Amino acid sequence: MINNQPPDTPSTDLTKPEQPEQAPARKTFVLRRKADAEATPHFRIRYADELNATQLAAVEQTEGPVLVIAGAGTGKTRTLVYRVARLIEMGIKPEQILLLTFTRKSAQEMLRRAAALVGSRAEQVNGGTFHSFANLTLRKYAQLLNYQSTFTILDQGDCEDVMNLLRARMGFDTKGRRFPRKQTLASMISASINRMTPIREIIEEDYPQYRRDVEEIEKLARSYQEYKRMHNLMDYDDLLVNMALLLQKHPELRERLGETHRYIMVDEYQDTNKLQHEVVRLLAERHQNVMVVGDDSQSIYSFRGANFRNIMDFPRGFPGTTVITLEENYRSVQPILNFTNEVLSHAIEKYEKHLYTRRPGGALPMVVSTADEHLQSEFIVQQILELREQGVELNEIAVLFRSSFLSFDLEIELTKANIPYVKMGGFKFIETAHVKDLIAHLRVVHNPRDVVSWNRILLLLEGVGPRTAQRVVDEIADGRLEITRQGAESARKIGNAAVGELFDMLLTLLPEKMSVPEKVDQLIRYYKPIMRGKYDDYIKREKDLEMFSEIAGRYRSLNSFLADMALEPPTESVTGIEDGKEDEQLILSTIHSAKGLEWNTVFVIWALDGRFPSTWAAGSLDQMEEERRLMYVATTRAKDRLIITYPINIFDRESGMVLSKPSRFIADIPEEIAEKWVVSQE
DNA sequence: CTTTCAGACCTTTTT
DNA sequence: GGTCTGAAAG
Repeated sequence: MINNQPPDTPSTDLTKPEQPEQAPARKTFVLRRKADAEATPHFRIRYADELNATQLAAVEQTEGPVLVIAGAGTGKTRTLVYRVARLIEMGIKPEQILLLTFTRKSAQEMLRRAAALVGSRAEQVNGGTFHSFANLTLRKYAQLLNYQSTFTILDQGDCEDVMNLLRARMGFDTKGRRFPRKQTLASMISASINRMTPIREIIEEDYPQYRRDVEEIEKLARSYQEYKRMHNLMDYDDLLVNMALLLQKHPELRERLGETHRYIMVDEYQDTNKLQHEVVRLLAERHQNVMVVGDDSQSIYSFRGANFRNIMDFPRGFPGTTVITLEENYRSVQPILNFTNEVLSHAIEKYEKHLYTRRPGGALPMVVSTADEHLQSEFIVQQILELREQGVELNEIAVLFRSSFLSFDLEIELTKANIPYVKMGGFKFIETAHVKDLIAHLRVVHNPRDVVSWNRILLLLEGVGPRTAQRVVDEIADGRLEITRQGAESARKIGNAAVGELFDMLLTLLPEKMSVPEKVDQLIRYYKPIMRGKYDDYIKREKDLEMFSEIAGRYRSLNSFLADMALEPPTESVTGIEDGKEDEQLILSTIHSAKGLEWNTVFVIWALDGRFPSTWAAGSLDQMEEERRLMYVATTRAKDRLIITYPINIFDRESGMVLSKPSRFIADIPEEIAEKWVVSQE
């Protein structure tokens, strides 16, 4: 039902280097020294035939630190897949291989492909994101850090809730003074952790307007840390911090984990941060068997503390690193590569790469300006219909955009034209208020000390406001109130009848032997009336509850369900999810969510200066450069056809100006690199 | 104490 | 266009 597998059809004819015509092999035997024959394992996969020279080098270098700089479409995934296969063929136990990727889906996909090569053993490989790896490890060793293994993972919204609570509690919200809002506080603290930089410096650099409040913010950051520790909570950053801490403080464990994960591979290394680097460093301390793969030109997550310099500094952290550069592109036709090279050529700072392809022919990319936004949508719809008539499948077409909201108008037009689509990125199912409500209930059952969730579910009740909620939460935090019969009674006294009912309901969810789907259905029965009272559009939301119940049905333990919902939630946005049953769907995606994927035809819409790059990047050179890399990522997704569109005469509220210029990244592209078209109302 | 309502504010990308 | 905040009514 959640069908968002990237249309990854490895076109074998293209990915395989062309082999010169050879006479059929005559040799029927090989002569080898006995010692060599015994030392060299027998490989069934003919690596040299399946990979090009540089890919092969990366695959065969199985020991020691390796850095692979892989330009877009150069077969980075293929290289990782074959390396996993190679290690397994060498007799390495699959459990000893650790494959860290940017999403769990891409790890699964790689392991699936490795399994196609060497059999199902490959499925035993440990694969996932840094966060999910940290989560699993920390659940095991939580006690070493004075955590309980039932700790709850706070997502960004939860962190902001805590921030709000603490800010009020510490009296920083008094009027007349502008103290940073909760999101700002959360992102300042997170930036400080991820960049391993004191909060003072973060404020100095990125939030100079709050320079006067440094002391208070520091104080708040400290109580935030205490609060989480006291209530058995970890946010996304804590997963990484604590993972690093675990390895630093416990040499014997570090040794053991290093032994368990003898071969480490990290994908998308340009989007890792210092903390993640530290985790890798510690894990690989003894054996140094670590290969990282990435492309500095595709670093697009600096807002999360990622720094593309991380990848370039790798050899310094791992002396003796072998550096391998993949330059042959197997994805795009030459005209598209010319275009993307042109986009990148104006980058201020980059490491030279010379992408080339042997794919012949291909049409010039098109740059199309339309009179307004609506015409842009109509143009896209018409193009898609035409492509479909030409036999291009819908899931081979993607429409990419800088920000999620930029696709709203197009979505309306697509629906009118009856074109099915899924949207990736932007506001997600899991982030909708009603889904968060359900999760909060389950979290409380799983971790009764999770006061953030307690607070949330108490506030849903009629007649309960911040005050009452706080009182109940305090009792719970002090251990005086528990989910029991008597608990329900005292809860009823502190609050009102509704609070008592909440406790009664939670009580029925406690038994271990009750299955996850049973729990969820019970909960939904309880929650439905609450939702009706709270949201006018409850009918729309009820569908999501069914969806939620269906997803929960796939899990056996509450623990893994909650962890997945926090770390790897369904990636589609709210819109596409309900009727996502068609097998052929157009892909709409933010550029960030399109990372690592490829399509036959790619549209990049809203390539309008002021939207992409957006006005708020204008102030900083670094940010502007990141926007440029985003354009590079977007355009390198295309295999055969690339169409870039922008509407003109758009009024921008923020600047009060009319935007009418194409994105600066494509404005000056010469005619021989891209055809330019204008669409206007007839 | 809770709920409601009006005005201010700001608008990205995600584990 | 939606969220967030503060102040006044219930």
